[in-house]
This record gives sequence, C-alpha cells and structure tokens, in this order.
Amino acid sequence: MAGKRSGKKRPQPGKSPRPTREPRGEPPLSLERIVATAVELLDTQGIDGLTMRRLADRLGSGVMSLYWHVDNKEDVFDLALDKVLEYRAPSDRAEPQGWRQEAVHVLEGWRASMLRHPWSASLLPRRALGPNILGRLELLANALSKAGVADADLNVAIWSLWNHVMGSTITRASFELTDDDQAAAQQRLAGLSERYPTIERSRLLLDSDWDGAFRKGLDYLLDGLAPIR
Amino acid sequence: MAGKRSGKKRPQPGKSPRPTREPRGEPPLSLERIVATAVELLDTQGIDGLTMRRLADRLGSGVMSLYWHVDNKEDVFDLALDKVLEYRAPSDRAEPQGWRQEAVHVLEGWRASMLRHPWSASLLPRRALGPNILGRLELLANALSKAGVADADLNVAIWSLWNHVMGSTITRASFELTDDDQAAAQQRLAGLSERYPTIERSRLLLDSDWDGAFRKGLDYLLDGLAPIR
DNA sequence: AGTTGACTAGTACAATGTACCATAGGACTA
DNA sequence: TAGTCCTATGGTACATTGTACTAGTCAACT
Repeated sequence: MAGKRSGKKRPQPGKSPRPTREPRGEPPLSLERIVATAVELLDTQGIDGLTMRRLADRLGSGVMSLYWHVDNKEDVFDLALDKVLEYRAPSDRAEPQGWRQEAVHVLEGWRASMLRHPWSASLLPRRALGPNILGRLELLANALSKAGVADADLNVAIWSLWNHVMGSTITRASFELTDDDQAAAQQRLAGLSERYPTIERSRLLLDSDWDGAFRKGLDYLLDGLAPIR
Repeated sequence: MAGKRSGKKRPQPGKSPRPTREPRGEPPLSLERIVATAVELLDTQGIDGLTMRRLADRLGSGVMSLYWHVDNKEDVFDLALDKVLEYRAPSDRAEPQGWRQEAVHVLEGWRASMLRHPWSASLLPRRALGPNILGRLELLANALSKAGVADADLNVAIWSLWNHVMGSTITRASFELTDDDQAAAQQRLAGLSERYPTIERSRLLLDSDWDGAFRKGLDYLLDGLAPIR
C-alpha cells in the first residue's frame, strides 16, 4: 500500500507531485512501473521467476522500496493478474450485434487475454477478483440480461460460462508444454497405453483442437442457457 | 525416487522385505505413508502448510530421509494429487444404466473428490496427469464412445466436459472462503457496486447455487455433445 | 569376515519474503 | 530561518524454506 501506516489507501492518481528525484537515472518507483515490470518478469520467467529481489533489480531500486508501494508479494500477484485482464471498454455506440455475438466476444477476448499470459491461468484460482475481472463479468451479465435470461437464472448462466472459460484456458495452458515435456508425456502414456485404450486411440493428449473445443462447448452452453436465438 | 541413483524406479509393491526396524516406535517410512501424511497436512493446513520439515516431523523421521523415497517437493504434490483422485473402479457388472447416467456419475464423482480436498483444485492446473486422472478420463471416454460419439468428436467432447468440471470446481473452491474473507469481499464489492450494477443485483458473489450451476451446465453440454438421449 | 545395497539422518548452504531501522528531501508551519 | 512532518528509499538482519553432501546403520549375501 502507499503509506505504510495509512492501511489501505493507494496514492490518488489525481495529482502527481512528482519530486523527480533521480537526476537522469531511473524514473521514480510507482505502482504502475512495478506492476508492469512484474508482468514482464512473469511473461519471461514464469511464475517462479518473480521474486522481489529480481523485481527490484529490474527496476533499479532497493528491494525494500517496493514495500512502500505494495503490501507484499501476494499483492504483486493480484495486481499483475488484474493488469493482464485489462480490457477496452466496448465503444458504447456501434456493435448493435446480437446479444449472442456480444457474449461470445466478451468470452473469447477474455480467453485470449489469459492465453497471452499463461501464468495468469494458474494464478487466478487462488486470487481475489480485481476490478477488471469484475468489469468483464458485468459485461457478460449485461449481455445475458439483454438476451432475456431471467434474473433468477443469471447466476447459473454466468458461472457456467465463466467455468467454461476458466476450465478451457487452464487446461490448454497446462498442456501447452515445451517439446521436451510433450515428448515425455507421450512416452509415459505409451507405456501405459494398454490401460487407457480409448484415450490412446483418440490421441487425446497429443493433437487436440483446443480452440474448436472451446467454441463448440460454448455454443452448446449458450444454446441451453438462452434458447432464444 | 526409491534409490537415489537408480534414477526412475519406485520400489515394486511385489514383495515387501520389511526389515521392521523400529522396535515399537514408528513404522518405517514408505511412499504410502509419506503421501498419506502429505494429504493430511494439505487438508488441515492448506497448500502452504506442506513443508518438507513439517512432513518429516509428522512422520517422526528426519527431513532428508524423505528424499530417499521422493525426488523433491513437486513429486510430493503430484503424488498427493493423484492419491486424492483415486477412484473405485466401477463394478463391471451391474450399472447397465444409460451412458448418460454413467457419464454424469463419473463427472460428479470427480468433482466431489476434488471438493473434498480443495487444495487439489488449485494444484491440478500446474501438475502432470497421474494414473488416476487418466483412469477417470478413460472411463469418461468409454461412456461417450458408447453413447455414439464419433471418434472424431471424442476429443472435443472430453475436453468440454473436463473443462466444465475443472472450471466449476476451481471456481467454487476459490469462492468458498472463510467468513472473514467473505465479509471483506462483500465490503469491497459494495464500495464499487455502482460500477457493477448487474452483478450486484444478482448477488453473484454471495449466494450462488454452485451445485445447481454445475448440473445445469453439464446437462446443456451433454445435450449438445451427444444429442441422442 | 567382508561387501553391498537399502535406507536414515545431521549439517550446511543458498534463496527467499519481509520486519525493523536509518535516512533524505520537500512542504508546510512558527 | 529553524523546526517538524510526510513521502519515499534502501540497507541490514533474520527466520523459513528446499535440498546437496556426507556419514552412518543394519540386513542379506558372498
């Protein structure tokens, strides 16, 4: 947090006093810079690659300085996750497409964002909902509402779709392995193939059509959830 | 692994020489005991509660002794996860219910196992597939095959269903918080409610019917994936 | 009696998150 | 001008972790 003792308040983006301390070295620390660098690190080094020390190094600052802007490492994860899920608010006008296109658009965008940063998929299950996530949920809720889904059924619909996105993203991210791992998995499976004949036959782990599965499943869900097409 | 230098082999369960070292103190270490204790620890202390030292303490052994049976901590996670997903093979005879009941049964059992050990849900995305997971997938694949799903569509069907289970389990596990967190979440959301009116209205985060959502979504998926009822 | 191989465990180390403390400079007040 | 306070930085130090290295014990076999 900004201000150790202030408990919960982050610095208002309203005005920026900007002391401009450093003559010409590094720009001063800021939440944005910290989060952006954390995302960089996560993208390049993976989830275990993010350490406070490395983060500080990249920022050209001391480790403990980070803790002025951030509560702890968990906080960094939360912020990085939400950052990655930023979304462009739909340009209010235009897009009078059907509700269904709208919903599909929201969900596919969501999935795409997460696939762009594979660590986010395995992180999200443990983290709280940030504003951007909530924003996306709100968008989805709206689309469904417009589609005539009754308020009573709204939660079921939202969660089913959310689950589909989460599940397919996580699954895909965790199976998109390095070639080494891929080979190892194939190896291991081959050894046991007599016990899993059906899986073996369909080559489930090897050449699945992730995007196709996502789209198809999504269609079925939408068909069921809001029958009016 | 059993045998530091032997590389990859675990001790055959074939014969058990059982030196019966300890007179009457602790039973000797074994993979089974280690894994069972790890599960215990995970159940009671959560995912961060499992440390090699704590594990050794509970087992009444030295820390490094664990490493004779296990490669590293990751290995422990893998084994614990697979252990938790053990399943009773369906009693071959009997159960000539329809394929649909069969599929539903497999999937609900799966979900139930994971909900019984909430840490498993957040662990699975990062871990490899153990034999028990594969076994369950095989079961599912069989049911769908019997239902007349073409081989070409099998992967799509399996993944869609798997995604549904994973997603709904993970979502539920991560929202089943302590009352404190629950209150905090409500607090936070209330503060932002004007920005998320639809979500607020449906009380999405507060009183969702997880089981209902799971069942309903599952039905829609099955309807779509294997139209023959 | 000697050797081997399965197994146990202490010591030690490097990496990590972060509490605590000292500091510096600008802004504001007296 | 001097004093005080708030924002912000970062060094030092420590507890906790996973695990490499090493030495040991005991049973079985030669």
